[in-house]
Amino acid sequence: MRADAKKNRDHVLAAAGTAITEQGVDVSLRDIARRADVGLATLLRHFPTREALLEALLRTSFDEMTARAGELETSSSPEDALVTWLRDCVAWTTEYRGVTVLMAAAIEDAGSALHVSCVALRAAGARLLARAQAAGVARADIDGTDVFALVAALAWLSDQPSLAPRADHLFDIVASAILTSVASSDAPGERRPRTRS
Amino acid sequence: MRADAKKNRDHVLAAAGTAITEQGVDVSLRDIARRADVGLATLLRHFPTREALLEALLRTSFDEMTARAGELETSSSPEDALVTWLRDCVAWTTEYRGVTVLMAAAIEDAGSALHVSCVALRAAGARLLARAQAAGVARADIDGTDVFALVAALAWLSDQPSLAPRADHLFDIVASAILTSVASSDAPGERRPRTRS
DNA sequence: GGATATGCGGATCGCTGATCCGGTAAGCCT
DNA sequence: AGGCTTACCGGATCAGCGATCCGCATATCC
Repeated sequence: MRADAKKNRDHVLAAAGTAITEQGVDVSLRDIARRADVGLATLLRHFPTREALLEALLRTSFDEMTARAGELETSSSPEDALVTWLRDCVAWTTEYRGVTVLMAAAIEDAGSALHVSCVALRAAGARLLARAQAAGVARADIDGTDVFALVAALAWLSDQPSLAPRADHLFDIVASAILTSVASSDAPGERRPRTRS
Repeated sequence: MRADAKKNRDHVLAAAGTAITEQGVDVSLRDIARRADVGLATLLRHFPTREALLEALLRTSFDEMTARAGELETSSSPEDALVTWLRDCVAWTTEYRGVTVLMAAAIEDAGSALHVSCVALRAAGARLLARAQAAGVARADIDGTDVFALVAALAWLSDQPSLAPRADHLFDIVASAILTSVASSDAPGERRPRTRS
């Protein structure tokens, strides 16, 4: 890649980062190009679609979330690992308002630039879930895609300004549904594992 | 209102109904106007915003959902009434792909045309929830807005093509989190009500 | 039947993402 | 060092969006 091309590419990525943080993923590509002191055509040549731009911007974060799942798998109890990771996932998406719907679309559109990252994320969650299920602390009738969907739904809630204040509370509620033992420390009631169906 | 004005208004509403059913709430207003054999300006005079058009189109359905909550309040057990109504709400939104995000935005934007309908819906849900809580079958640490948010999140899931097949299953999971007794008939295990915090 | 006011819709604006192509200069090779 | 090729740049343009303006047609009333 030519030196000036790389410079422009980096400028665009930096501008996209700040613009998306400020205005969400639906920000005008022209705005990003203007911030980067670059023509719109240049932006679109480097990143042919909005998703391609987001993918380049978020790949690092995606990989970090996947790696974090690996850490938690060895450093925490099956239950804490799962809940902590899910909470981190939801919290992470709030950095990029509106990214949830793109992820939901990318999870099974193999042509999307975000596809592989989303699949990797789902797989990481599925491993943590399987570990919790094997330990008997997560209900057995759900799989990685279910967890992905629930996280996506909670992340979507956090994206809605009117519902965001409830997001943490609602996370606890959904988490208590995933787990067969009590999740929050303020509800100490004993409960035996569910033997569903 | 002049006779031709009313005729056009009705044509627009009919065209909007079919167009939105086919393509979701984000369908182009020009398309709707074309289907109705009407100029775009005419559509926008009758319904100054997309929300105003949706409000006119959905008010009947909204009122039906609110009325149905009243029926269920007297005809079913507190638990069945709440769960059935929530399920109906989620199912209803699938008729209008994408309406969920508009509702979430309208719930606290008093200027939105959908505002009063959404508030009424939330109030209807809150009554059913309060009744279930009084009967000890719904956890006490949630309110009508929480339920509204959870329904919105589940409805959003149903809107995502990749996640929609899981929607029913995920509804059961979330419902089991709201209720303190077992919701689905296929999990007959006895369980005492939660005495949370 | 004529006057008036109401509703209509083509034309236009600013915005979006996408594409084209003439101009520029980076990088290689001698 | 200097010239050449080729990759890259970005202004101009296009189709589509919602919104607005205003001359024209006509429903309604007297």
